[in-house]
Amino acid sequence: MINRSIPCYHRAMARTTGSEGSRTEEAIRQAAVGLIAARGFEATTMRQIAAQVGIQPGALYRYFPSKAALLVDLQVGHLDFLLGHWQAERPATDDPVALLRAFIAFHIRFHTLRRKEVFVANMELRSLAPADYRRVVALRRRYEDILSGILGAGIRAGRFRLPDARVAAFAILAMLTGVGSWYREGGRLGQRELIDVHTLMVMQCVGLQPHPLPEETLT
Amino acid sequence: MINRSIPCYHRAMARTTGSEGSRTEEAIRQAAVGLIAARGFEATTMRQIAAQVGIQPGALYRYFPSKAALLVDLQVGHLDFLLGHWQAERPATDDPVALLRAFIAFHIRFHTLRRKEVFVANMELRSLAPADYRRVVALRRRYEDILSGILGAGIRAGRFRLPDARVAAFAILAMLTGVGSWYREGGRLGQRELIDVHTLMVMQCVGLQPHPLPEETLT
Amino acid sequence: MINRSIPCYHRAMARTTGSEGSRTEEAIRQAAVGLIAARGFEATTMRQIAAQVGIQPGALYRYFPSKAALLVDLQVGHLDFLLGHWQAERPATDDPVALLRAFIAFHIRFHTLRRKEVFVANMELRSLAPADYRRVVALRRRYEDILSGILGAGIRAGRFRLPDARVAAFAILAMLTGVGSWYREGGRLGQRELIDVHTLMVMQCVGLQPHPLPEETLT
Amino acid sequence: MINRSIPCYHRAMARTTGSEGSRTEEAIRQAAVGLIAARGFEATTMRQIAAQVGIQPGALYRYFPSKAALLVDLQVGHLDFLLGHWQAERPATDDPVALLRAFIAFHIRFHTLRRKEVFVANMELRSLAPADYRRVVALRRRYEDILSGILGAGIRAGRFRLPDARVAAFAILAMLTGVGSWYREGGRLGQRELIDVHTLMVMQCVGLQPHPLPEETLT
DNA sequence: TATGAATGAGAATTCATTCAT
DNA sequence: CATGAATGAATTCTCATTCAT
Repeated sequence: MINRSIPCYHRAMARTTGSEGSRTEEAIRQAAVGLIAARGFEATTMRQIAAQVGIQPGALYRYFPSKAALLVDLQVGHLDFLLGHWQAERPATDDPVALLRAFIAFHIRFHTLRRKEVFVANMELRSLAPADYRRVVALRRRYEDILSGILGAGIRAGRFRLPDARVAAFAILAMLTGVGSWYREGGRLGQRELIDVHTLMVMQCVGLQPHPLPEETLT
Repeated sequence: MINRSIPCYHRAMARTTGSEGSRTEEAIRQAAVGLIAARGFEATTMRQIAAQVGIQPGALYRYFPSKAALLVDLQVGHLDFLLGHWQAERPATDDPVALLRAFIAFHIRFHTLRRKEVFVANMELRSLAPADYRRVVALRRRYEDILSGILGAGIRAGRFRLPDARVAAFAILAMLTGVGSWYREGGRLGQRELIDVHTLMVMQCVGLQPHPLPEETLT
Repeated sequence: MINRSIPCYHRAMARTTGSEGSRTEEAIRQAAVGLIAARGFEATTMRQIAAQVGIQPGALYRYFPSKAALLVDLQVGHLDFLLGHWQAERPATDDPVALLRAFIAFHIRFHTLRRKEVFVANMELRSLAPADYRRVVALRRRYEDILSGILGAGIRAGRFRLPDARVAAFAILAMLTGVGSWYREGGRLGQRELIDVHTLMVMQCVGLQPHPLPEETLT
Repeated sequence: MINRSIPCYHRAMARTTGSEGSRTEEAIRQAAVGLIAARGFEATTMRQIAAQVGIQPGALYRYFPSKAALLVDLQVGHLDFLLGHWQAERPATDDPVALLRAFIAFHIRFHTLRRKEVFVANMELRSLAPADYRRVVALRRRYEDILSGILGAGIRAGRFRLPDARVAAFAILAMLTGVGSWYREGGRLGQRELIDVHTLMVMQCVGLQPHPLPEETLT
């Protein structure tokens, strides 16, 4: 069906080699993610997407075999994007504190930059057919595992004081992801401040002092 | 237009005195909240709701003038319920720590007990017409203000170490509300454990030690 | 889905007991059979059927869950009709010659009276989904078996001179059914003449003399 | 409009001399006849035909100006083929019995060999535009006239006992053509047996004894 | 109070066809 | 000679809603 397993940031490079009409494909994705984030998947019509792109509704089907496939493409694309970038950007360290700090900044950065994609990937899981649901949830799980891995390592290393790495990962992800739902570009707080504030809160949350205590005191 | 201004917990009392056919009204609400939570508002049809209740679609319009009004009823009803119960149950103290502890327990209790209502009230804001949106958001704001009030008082009292009460309120609400999205009755953790785990995490998050340090050390 | 297993000729009687709107159901069948016979199933649109009935296209779906189900209804209905009437009208004899004579008259009578139904039942098998196809073909098979049963009995009784009852049944059915494709009411030949001509041809075809010879000469 | 007036059996000769790309034209015909026979004309799409040929849908329009023209081409081509071959192969005799025997063999041979073409030419008349319909029906009529001519001659010569040559021609054509609808290559009966069985049945049908009686007895 | 029939607008999707390249 | 992108109209089907009974 859709031969995109290559996340968007690769596609960007490939676009030059692609023929003229793959610009349309990307325009469709952009239009779709904007509309779906604003109105919801069910409330968004193929007509609206086509109108935004400036083509006829039927032309969408040259690029995506169905509305459902378009949604899957957006969700998988976003998660691939997230996972790929984290792989590329994560610091080359094993220190849980440094990793957690990097993860917080990474997550907030992408969840404010790509707010619409995040919204679609988080809110429209129930619009997926079972097979697609499993596929997307598996990718989400991999992302969650990054954080719970960090937290677990920190707990075992005695750096974090948390009773359950998995629950804590959910809680922190929910907290950080929530930012995207009220953050507006040019609002009271800039991205830098957001990251700082949330880094402080998460660091406290995991039981780490801003000026880390000697480890023995935590045990 | 919508013939309900009485929140659910009042309705519960009224139901005993209520006449024969208003049992149908409550059944509609139950069916609607279940279906909308599972499939989303746009994806839920009046026919499905009617079928679940065991009546014909047309009969729904005896109780709710439109599908949109039914949604508003559910959301307003839920928020009235939350606000009303907090008013009734909040501890009669000014101590921010005690209040926060109570709020955490209250929030998680209601967000696991009434998962479907919460889901509908949180996810379907965008399905509301502008006027209804404002009405519902105003109620949500009042609930958020409870938490940010507690946090602000705690900050001013030097009990919490947080740079921004409002952002912290959003963050903590997001964290606590997230529980409802993965909690399953009879899962690994019971409601009691959930509350304990999240109380610990939130308490750490706001900069309070589990065994609170003397206040002067926090300044 | 469609609760009609009762063939049309029963339905006619039942219509009085049915509610008002079952007149619509029958009108839809009539309109559909006429249009499908004239243009083919694929070339007939639900719009056209609805227009002929005088309702909106959507209203068709109160009576038939899909266009495909409507086709199945027509085909099964027709075959039930044929089989039911043959059961009711077949002469109470074992004589193959008398039975064949009755069958010819019966078949031509119904295939000129109900030309459109026959057309639909014969030409639109390929428009059926596999399960429906099997169901309809099984009914057709039962009708074919009536004729091949008669022919087989006649062959065994030494009255018919035919090398293969099954092939002969197909051949004779094709011959008799063909009448419906060119017969026009009020044409050169009336129904009576048609029956006479085809009775003669079939009787010759099965190897029977118009004035039957003593059986021993046939052996 | 349609750039083919040369029937297939001429085309076959021309194909050797024909240029490179007209192989594509024949491939289109083959693909089309297969698909249309299987699914019906309306249910067959230009995309399916193109896919089967291995070209893009737009390329079909280099060869056939429209879907309708493609159908006409197939039907006219088939009937030209039939008529041409009968002209070429018919025995050089005036004896109605010999001619009928030859016709039966000829018809069954071509209706089993070219089953798909026959199907398309017989079933898709109603998909034709009026002008094309008349053209195709005129050709069919010429083929029918061959048989009714033979039968009429046989009746006048006292060899056949039939009340109406035209009706008999329809009946026999229907019978013989029906073979194609159930015949499967490699089935219980081979082509030879089919011809024998049907020759016997038709001969009886026209009132001729397998071992022809002296003509005077028939008058 | 509820039903059952119907409406009318709009949904996703398909398809023959065109045309610049 | 063929492609790939696009069109525009039509198709099946759905759904909130109305209303006579």
